[in-house]
Amino acid sequence: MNPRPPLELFLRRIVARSLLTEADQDAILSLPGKAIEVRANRDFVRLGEHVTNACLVVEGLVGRFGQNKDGARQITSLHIPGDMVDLHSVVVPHAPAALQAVTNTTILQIPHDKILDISHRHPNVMEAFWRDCVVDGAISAQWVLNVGRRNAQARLAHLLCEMAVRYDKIDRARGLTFDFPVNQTHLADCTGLTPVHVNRSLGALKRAELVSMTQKKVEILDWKGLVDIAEFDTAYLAIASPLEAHEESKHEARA
Amino acid sequence: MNPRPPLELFLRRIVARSLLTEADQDAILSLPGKAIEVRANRDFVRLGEHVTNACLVVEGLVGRFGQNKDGARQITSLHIPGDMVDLHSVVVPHAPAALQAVTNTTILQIPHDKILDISHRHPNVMEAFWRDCVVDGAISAQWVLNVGRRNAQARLAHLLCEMAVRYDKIDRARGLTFDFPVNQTHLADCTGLTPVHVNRSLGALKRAELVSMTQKKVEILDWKGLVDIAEFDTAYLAIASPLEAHEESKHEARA
DNA sequence: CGCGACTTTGACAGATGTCAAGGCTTGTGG
DNA sequence: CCACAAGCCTTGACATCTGTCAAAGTCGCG
Repeated sequence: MNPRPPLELFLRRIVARSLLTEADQDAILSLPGKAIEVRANRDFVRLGEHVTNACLVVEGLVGRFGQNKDGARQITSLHIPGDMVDLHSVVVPHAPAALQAVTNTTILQIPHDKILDISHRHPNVMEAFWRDCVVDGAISAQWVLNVGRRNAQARLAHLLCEMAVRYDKIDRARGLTFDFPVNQTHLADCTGLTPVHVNRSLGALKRAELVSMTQKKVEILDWKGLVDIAEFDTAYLAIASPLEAHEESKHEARA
Repeated sequence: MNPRPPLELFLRRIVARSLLTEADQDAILSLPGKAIEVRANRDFVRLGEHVTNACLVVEGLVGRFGQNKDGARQITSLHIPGDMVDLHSVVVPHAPAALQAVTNTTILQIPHDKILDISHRHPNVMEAFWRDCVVDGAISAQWVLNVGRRNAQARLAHLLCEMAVRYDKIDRARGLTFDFPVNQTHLADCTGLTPVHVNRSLGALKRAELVSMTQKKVEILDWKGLVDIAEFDTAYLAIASPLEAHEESKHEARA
């Protein structure tokens, strides 16, 4: 329950994209937070709710869920440890979608007013938060393209590529293998497909030996091949991060 | 070519969501800008480009375009007068998508460094810009849901509802009629459909007397009916805007 | 008047969805 | 250690929505 380590994870994510002074960084690390546990498939923020905390994912996986009248769900974004799921709520405290834990997860709740406070005291920090929200938006835009104009296999491949890069960023050691605690229904909700069709399309990717996915663990067998099918281009994620060049070459080398 | 009026349009948009002092507002109005004309179907920012200006739409319509390897296009967002199309580029100067004029449009180019400058001098302004980017992201998230989990008619209806509210916001007088200078191919690119299918689905909406759409002019004949098909909820757009309540009731009243 | 861009329509094809059943894991309790 | 239940994955047969291709109709403009 010590809030320090989770905030460091968050800080690492932030400084990967923004230049901050010692003082700026200390301000972020000094943010108070209350850790809570959320069980799988439980909403912890509801649609339309007025929120007063931002939620940092410490452990687990969180999705933003939209919904149809017929009950069809669409996951609008996925958040891994170190992500502030709804940093945007600091400036727009009205939840435009429900937040649900995909697997059992630990969340650190950080009061908006504290975040606003350090933001106004440290303009660099505010800029960094702004930037973080922008990257989030860029990911959403990519998802629109993914869901709108790619076939089932490409959609899945793209999602896997994105998550591979994002997980890799928070845990360099894992490389092209990562824990991804979702079931095929979640994949369907991310890609705008049905679970049955996800099953078949994922099966095709497996048969092509591009990826293996057994019980919540993804292993990318052929990075180049998967990127090719997905038409994946890291740029939208990697923005302003010098790491990405390395990533790319590392992946290439391995593939 | 006088940059004052366009910036006022932008300012109006900003203050609709954020509280700014006189000084803050003056800072925004004092932003320098260079107006350029862009012909229909012309890119003015290319994918991957490093940009140094942000682009304010003065007149016309702009889309963010993503693309497939087969050349299928997906419009990721649409921007009307008063929108700063790529305010996000101020903090992430790498263009994640091409920007293209949908119709002949005039753009005001504003240097990033000037925007950053006033942002750091006026934290309220930075917060307002941050907020604006967040709303943009919320729209993208809605589009993911739209394209991922709605059928053709609902997708179109949703797009029309969204644009109606957004146009209404910049020009109260027009109400449920607005100029929307797109062709059916653009609608297809927004909704992830084909032009042919847009034609048929739009035809169905027309036959149901929900909307009429002749040569670049949209008239919503049955707001309530359209909202119903679209499953449209203004909240994600209207955020923090007290106007919205009025809007809603006004539309209801008219429908 | 005639060209070009856009819209509309038809016939047919293909991708994805639906429904339903069976098999596999995993975890739990006896 | 076995048996069972619950959730998840896999598969098949068939339905439906949306896409494709192609042609004709409409509209605005030079």
